[in-house]
Amino acid sequence: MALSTEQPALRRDAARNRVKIVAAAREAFADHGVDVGVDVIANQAGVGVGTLYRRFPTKESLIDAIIDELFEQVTSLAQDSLDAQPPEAGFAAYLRGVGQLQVDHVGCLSRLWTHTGHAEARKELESTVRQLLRRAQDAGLVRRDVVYQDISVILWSLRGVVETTAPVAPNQWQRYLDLMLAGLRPSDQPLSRPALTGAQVDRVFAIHRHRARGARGS
Amino acid sequence: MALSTEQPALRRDAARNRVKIVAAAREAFADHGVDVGVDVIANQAGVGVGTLYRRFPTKESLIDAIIDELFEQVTSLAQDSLDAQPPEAGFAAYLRGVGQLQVDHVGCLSRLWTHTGHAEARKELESTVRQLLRRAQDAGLVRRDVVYQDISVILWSLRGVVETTAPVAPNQWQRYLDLMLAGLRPSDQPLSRPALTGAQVDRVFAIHRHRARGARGS
Amino acid sequence: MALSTEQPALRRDAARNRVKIVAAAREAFADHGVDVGVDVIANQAGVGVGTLYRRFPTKESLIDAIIDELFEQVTSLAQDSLDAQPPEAGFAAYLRGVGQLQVDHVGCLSRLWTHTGHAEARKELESTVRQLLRRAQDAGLVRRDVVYQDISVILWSLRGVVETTAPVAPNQWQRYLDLMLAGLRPSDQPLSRPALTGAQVDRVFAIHRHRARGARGS
Amino acid sequence: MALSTEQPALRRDAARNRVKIVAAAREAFADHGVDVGVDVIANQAGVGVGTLYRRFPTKESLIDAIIDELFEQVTSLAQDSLDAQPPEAGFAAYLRGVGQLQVDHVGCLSRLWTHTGHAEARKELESTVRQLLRRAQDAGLVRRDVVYQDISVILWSLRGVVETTAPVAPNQWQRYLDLMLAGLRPSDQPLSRPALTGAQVDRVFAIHRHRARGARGS
DNA sequence: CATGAATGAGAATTCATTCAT
DNA sequence: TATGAATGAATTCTCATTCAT
Repeated sequence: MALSTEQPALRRDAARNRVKIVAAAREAFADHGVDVGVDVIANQAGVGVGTLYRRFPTKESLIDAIIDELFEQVTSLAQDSLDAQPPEAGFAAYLRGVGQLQVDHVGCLSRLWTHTGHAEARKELESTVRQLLRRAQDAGLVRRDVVYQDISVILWSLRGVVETTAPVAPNQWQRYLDLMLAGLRPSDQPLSRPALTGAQVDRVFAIHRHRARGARGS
Repeated sequence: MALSTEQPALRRDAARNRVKIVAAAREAFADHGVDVGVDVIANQAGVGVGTLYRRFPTKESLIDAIIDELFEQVTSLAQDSLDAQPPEAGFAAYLRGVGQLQVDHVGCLSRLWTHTGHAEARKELESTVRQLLRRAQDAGLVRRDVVYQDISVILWSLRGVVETTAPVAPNQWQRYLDLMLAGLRPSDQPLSRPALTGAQVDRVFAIHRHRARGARGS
Repeated sequence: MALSTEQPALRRDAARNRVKIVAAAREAFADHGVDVGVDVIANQAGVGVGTLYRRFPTKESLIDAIIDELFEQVTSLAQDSLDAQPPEAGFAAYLRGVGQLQVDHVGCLSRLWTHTGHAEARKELESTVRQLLRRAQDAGLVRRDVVYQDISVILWSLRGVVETTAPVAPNQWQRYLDLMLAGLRPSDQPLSRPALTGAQVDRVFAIHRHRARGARGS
Repeated sequence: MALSTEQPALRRDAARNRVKIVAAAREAFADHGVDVGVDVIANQAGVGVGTLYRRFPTKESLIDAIIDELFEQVTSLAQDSLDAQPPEAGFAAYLRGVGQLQVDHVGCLSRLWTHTGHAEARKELESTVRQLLRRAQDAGLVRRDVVYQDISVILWSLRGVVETTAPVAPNQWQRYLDLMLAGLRPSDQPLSRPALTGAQVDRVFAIHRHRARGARGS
């Protein structure tokens, strides 16, 4: 299920290197932001830049790998949340889980929304999360006019909190999420705007992906 | 009180250029992120890079100028919100106003939290916002255990939404803010974590400021 | 005789500006080297750069003007030295005078040897200095195998001393010149190398002039 | 003892490049002055600018490296001159050696006096040269009132000659030095000025070092 | 295959010179 | 005419990527 299994048959040490590099990159991104030099990452991983580039043809692809990993973790998390007891707790568990995953990936979260690939995996995730959401709505924990796209928006807001506070207060996002979950409770005050459409979310991804690829002014 | 009056006595055309440059920078940052080349900004403004550098000795100082301006707008907004009718509406008005200001400054919002300067102006803003918050709490619109620092966190979350959705759906943040405001309503569910302290907020600023200044990996 | 008389008929204040600029440039060069920005010079002169450029079409031409002036002073000095009493003292007087002039022009001395113009004025100077030299030789103060070109070399060496020591010890060149004059006294130790030829001196001028004009690597 | 051994362990080709770069820089400086672009130097060395910057983190450090090398050569030269036969010849041998070294480094000689580092190496050189001077004085070749600082001044004058004449007549400095050595012979004519003090020499270094580091007019 | 040296396009910044006010 | 704002080519330096060892 992980990327590594998609590679033909990576030699043992090569695989070890791959893991070391991804871990080093995550750390380096967290410490210095996505703009760290690849040499810093390679250093941290204890390999030469050449080795890094053998495993990842571009810096971008390394970031993608991290995001892939993160995406898989999010997917697993969603699946696992389906098993939560009581069932309606799955929704909050999912959001909290994503919060923690974001903390573990500060520095490259911006690229999460960059990730248009994995069309079907994404569909799968969506359907899982929709289930979580529905259960929470059925249990009266979440208002009915909240839709799947709103969850994306909430995760983006969560990112804003995590990226800003993580280095100083790595748990602050939890207090924030408490407030947000409270805000999702049923209410008779209607929301002033319609939700994003799925197509709009796709365009968000597309735009950010495009910008991530060195789109300098033209 | 605005920046423009702090400059000795800019010639008419020079002043016009200054404005053009700031506007172009804001636009360019929104379109391509803070990493756009200064040449792009200068182009957009219809001036040569030299002109840009005559007005702003470094790219950083240009960003600072934009942030200064934004900070002043936020401050004015807070003041104006004090006059809202009914008084308890000022709090939401302030948050909504900041949302709009963030939309107008996408691309360089990260630097807003970078802005440790203006110590006293910041104190003033804080005291104004504390008033807005208290009124909302007194009117029963906001739970009592919410403190000033939480407002900062909320604005950071808002940034997450704005930076992600603005190019596609420039109003989506309003729906998000509806939810957040609902979440601030009084509730008997206690919050799981204490709020940030003022000192922690200061450290957030310090860290991000440090990172903004070319702190590359070392 | 001075450059100013070559200009058609400079208005009074314009002429005053010209003088101020040249003086400011000399000072600025002394304080910061030839690489000072023209804006610094203009500032020092109390005029705008535009005015400077109205008077001198290029920075180079401003330097040339200073050198012109210096050259004239050297020429006058040589003439005056012919009247020294006793006549054989004229030679040393000339060298000492040039030393002082160099002190007054530190920072742009390199351009003195850049100055191929004034062919006939230069001839005249040469003939004057040859007279001074001959008198000194006739008086037994200077060895016979020293020629006019050697005087140029000595003035170049003097420049080395002046440019290095002037800011700290503006008279140190005098001690140096004492030694040099002693070295010129008649001796039976022949010199190991022939003197420069006049043509070689011309080539020295040519090369340095060429280099002064922005001859960057190619 | 040479710089090369101070580097950890340069790969063969890297070391070759380092040498090529230093040589190219020396040549480029000689041909065009210290203001040549680094691209010209890199070109001349047959490497990319990146390579140059990998070896020397700033252009200044490249110049420093050349000066370091030169300084060591001067030091060795002084040591070797102690072994000259007859012993009193060492002094002249030293001066002549420095003349040749200056010719090999035209273009960046100005930075030699910029070099305040190597405090102890400098002390050592001073003591060696003092010995050479004393021997020459004891042998009646140099007047007694000449002190160590005068040697510095003489080398600065030599620089004036070398920088001016080298491209046209690379040996002319020898004739000049003949005259200077003659001037150093014992004489009953006292010198009109006292010698520089050691402190003054230090200030000369300090000033020129300061100016070399981009001290533009202010 | 791993390494880290080499590469060079691209970034910010400067400054002699031109031009609008 | 004097001013200083505008200009942009040139300069130093960086860093993702390639390649020799």
